Amino acid sequence: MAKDSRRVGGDGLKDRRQGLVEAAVRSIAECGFEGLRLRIVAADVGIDHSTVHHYFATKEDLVAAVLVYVTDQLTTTIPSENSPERRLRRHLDALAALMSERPQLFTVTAELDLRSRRDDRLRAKIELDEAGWRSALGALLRSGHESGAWAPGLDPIAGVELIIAVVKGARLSPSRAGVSLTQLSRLMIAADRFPATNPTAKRGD
Amino acid sequence: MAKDSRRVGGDGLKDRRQGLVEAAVRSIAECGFEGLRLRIVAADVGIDHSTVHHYFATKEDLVAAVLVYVTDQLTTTIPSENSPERRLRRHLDALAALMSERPQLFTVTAELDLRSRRDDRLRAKIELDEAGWRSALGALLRSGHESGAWAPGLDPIAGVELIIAVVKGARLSPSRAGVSLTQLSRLMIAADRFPATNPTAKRGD
Amino acid sequence: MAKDSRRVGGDGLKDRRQGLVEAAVRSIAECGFEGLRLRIVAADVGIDHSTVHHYFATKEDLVAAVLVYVTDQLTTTIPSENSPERRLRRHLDALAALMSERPQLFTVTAELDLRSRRDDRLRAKIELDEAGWRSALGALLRSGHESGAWAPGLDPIAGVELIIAVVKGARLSPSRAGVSLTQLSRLMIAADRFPATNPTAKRGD
Amino acid sequence: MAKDSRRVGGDGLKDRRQGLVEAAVRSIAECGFEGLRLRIVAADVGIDHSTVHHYFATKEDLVAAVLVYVTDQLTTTIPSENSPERRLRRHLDALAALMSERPQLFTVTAELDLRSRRDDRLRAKIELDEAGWRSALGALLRSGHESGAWAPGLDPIAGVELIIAVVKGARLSPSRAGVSLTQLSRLMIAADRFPATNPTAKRGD
DNA sequence: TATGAATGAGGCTTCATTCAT
DNA sequence: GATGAATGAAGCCTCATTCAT
Repeated sequence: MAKDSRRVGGDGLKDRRQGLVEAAVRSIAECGFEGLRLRIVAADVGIDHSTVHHYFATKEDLVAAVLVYVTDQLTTTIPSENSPERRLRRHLDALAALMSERPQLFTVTAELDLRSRRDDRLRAKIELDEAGWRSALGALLRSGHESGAWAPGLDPIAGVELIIAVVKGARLSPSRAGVSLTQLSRLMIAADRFPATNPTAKRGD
Repeated sequence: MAKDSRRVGGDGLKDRRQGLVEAAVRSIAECGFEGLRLRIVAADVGIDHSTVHHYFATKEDLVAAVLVYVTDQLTTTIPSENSPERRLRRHLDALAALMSERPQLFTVTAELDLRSRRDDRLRAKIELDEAGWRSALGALLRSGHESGAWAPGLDPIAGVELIIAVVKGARLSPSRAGVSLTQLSRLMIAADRFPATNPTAKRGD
Repeated sequence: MAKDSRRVGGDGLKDRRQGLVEAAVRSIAECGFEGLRLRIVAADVGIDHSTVHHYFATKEDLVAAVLVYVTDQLTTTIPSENSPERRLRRHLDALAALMSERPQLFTVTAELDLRSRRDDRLRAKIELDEAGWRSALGALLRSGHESGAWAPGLDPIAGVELIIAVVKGARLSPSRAGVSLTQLSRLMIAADRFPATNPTAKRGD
Repeated sequence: MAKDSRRVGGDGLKDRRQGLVEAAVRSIAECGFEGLRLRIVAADVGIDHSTVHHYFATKEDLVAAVLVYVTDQLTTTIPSENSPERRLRRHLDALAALMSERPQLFTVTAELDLRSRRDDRLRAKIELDEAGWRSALGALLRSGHESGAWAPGLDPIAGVELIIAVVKGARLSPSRAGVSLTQLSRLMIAADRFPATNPTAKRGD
């Protein structure tokens, strides 16, 4: 639950930096940007709060590192093999799994999204990341469109926005995220392409 | 654009209170809770910052009033007449319209959602509101379920969560909210119940 | 020694502001800009250090007010009546008197001079003030030049710079300032225009 | 412009120490004591800031070394040959030349002068140096006094203070220092001892 | 000698809040 | 109700200094 990730081999040199970023993620997840305090982050990794400035000149720099970290952790490559409907389900399932495993990452993303409204640089970076996701989703939906993988009424362009909206909305309540995302893939995929098992099951094949 | 409607009785005493709440809404929409400052709110309505405390004993009280205000403005009763599919579309269309007309209200809601994670009282209130919405949506989806209004695969319970997720996600980018919500209703409503021509659809195949 | 100046009638409203400026002058005189601390200035007038910001938004603003105050206190109009040589002596005598009465003012001026090298705005203001002084001195020296008031070899333009240099140098050691300035006027004024009394006396007429 | 001369023995070990002192001089000249930072000084010579403490245990020690350096560089022996008036002119000309060649040295001196008001040890050292200068000037003026080298009205004792004041004042604006110092020697030296044509005089009447 | 990590004191500033008028 | 003055806690950041390597 804490320190939720990779110990680098040998307690390496810049572990401290990593540790600070991870502590900041925890802190943001728990208290929001509103409650992000360098002192607390520092205490979390066990150093004096002024030492934080040894690694990050400014608080904003730490936040920038948090963005990079979170983005890095969340970048899920959409699988390229298989049929479009399968790839979509895999993608959404993977996201749902991540949400339940590491909900803090998504909370922080939501905070960043909101903060990006007032921070131009942040917005630029986030939009860049989102553009990548958007185009990947676009390609997927278009390919499925050609092969008749989708439910009638699914528009490839609008579908992208729908997926993004669901993910962004679902991340706020991880406990229900799986349900929403599963339901979404159900509705997007053509009935005859969808495995005919238990309607509420998460993984049907 | 500002001071949106809702005159209380006769330009009365409580207008100032209202004004403060609305100014706070603007401020939160623009700067987040992170940047909410009583001084700025006070300046926005043209009074001294210490006078704010005559209306709201504490900053948190102002925030509470903001929640009430926003909730009040956003409470859209799901139309009760007509067929389920029509009612769903009406509801989502109404939300989309509101999002483009008064995006600040939704931004503030998103901020409140995030903040409610750290504020128990806030969470309680928000969950109460959401419970009402959830049950209304549940009733709607169940009724449509019985009458075969929905697309195959739509689960009434999961569908509620999906709708909520989409709305919560869509409110972050008002310019795309319409697209997402329209796409959602398309996918939820059974193909044969959906009007053949849809003036708001971007791409009809 | 402290509070060296005019009590405004009735302990007026913005006495506090004045008091802060005067405390800052004392502090700068004693500790230099290097040692100027808002906390100390605040303590000197008996208020909390954060209250200083009620009067001066920023430390720099306080320094700006100090400049204005010092400049105001130091602006000595060169007497316009009498002969040029008498006016010069009066001016230098007045400066010498001020230096011994209120040495802090001059110390602060010296600090400001030095600081103006790194602060463009400060330099601009100081140069403006100095330009006024310089031109007044120029007019005085030119008029004496025509009437043969000065010692041979005195150049009106260079003489201005010499006077300024002496004043700036003398202010650093108030105890010797009188001697330097008297000697200066002696050397500048033609021998036959200078009263034939005791050569080291400060005031010979 | 930087690294002004004075190689210690064979590029030796102490070069680093020298370099630090010179960097400190530059830094003080540019930013004042107010802005003197060990980190910047260290960066200027290309070493880590904590390494500075291997050469100077404390910041104050570095400042002390700066004083020694500056004093050393500025100690100009008053020429002992020639007539008093010539020696005076040589001395003042040499100072003027130094001011235009290495203005930083004089800026630092001015800073030190101001700082010496709050630092007893510093003041003691500076007063010692000044005492040497003062007595040398005193001897010079007395000798000229006997030989009738000076303008009427020049008092040997007061003259010393005048010279010191001019030098201290002139060093603040190197571009005008030459003018002031030349004018000073003109006024101090008896008219019949002053060369009829003076190549450096701006205006010869 | 040189470094990088760490510290702790202290500085300026912000801000909600209180109080007297 | 309204104001301005005042407070005190807290935040970010700076910097000289120390220490282990």
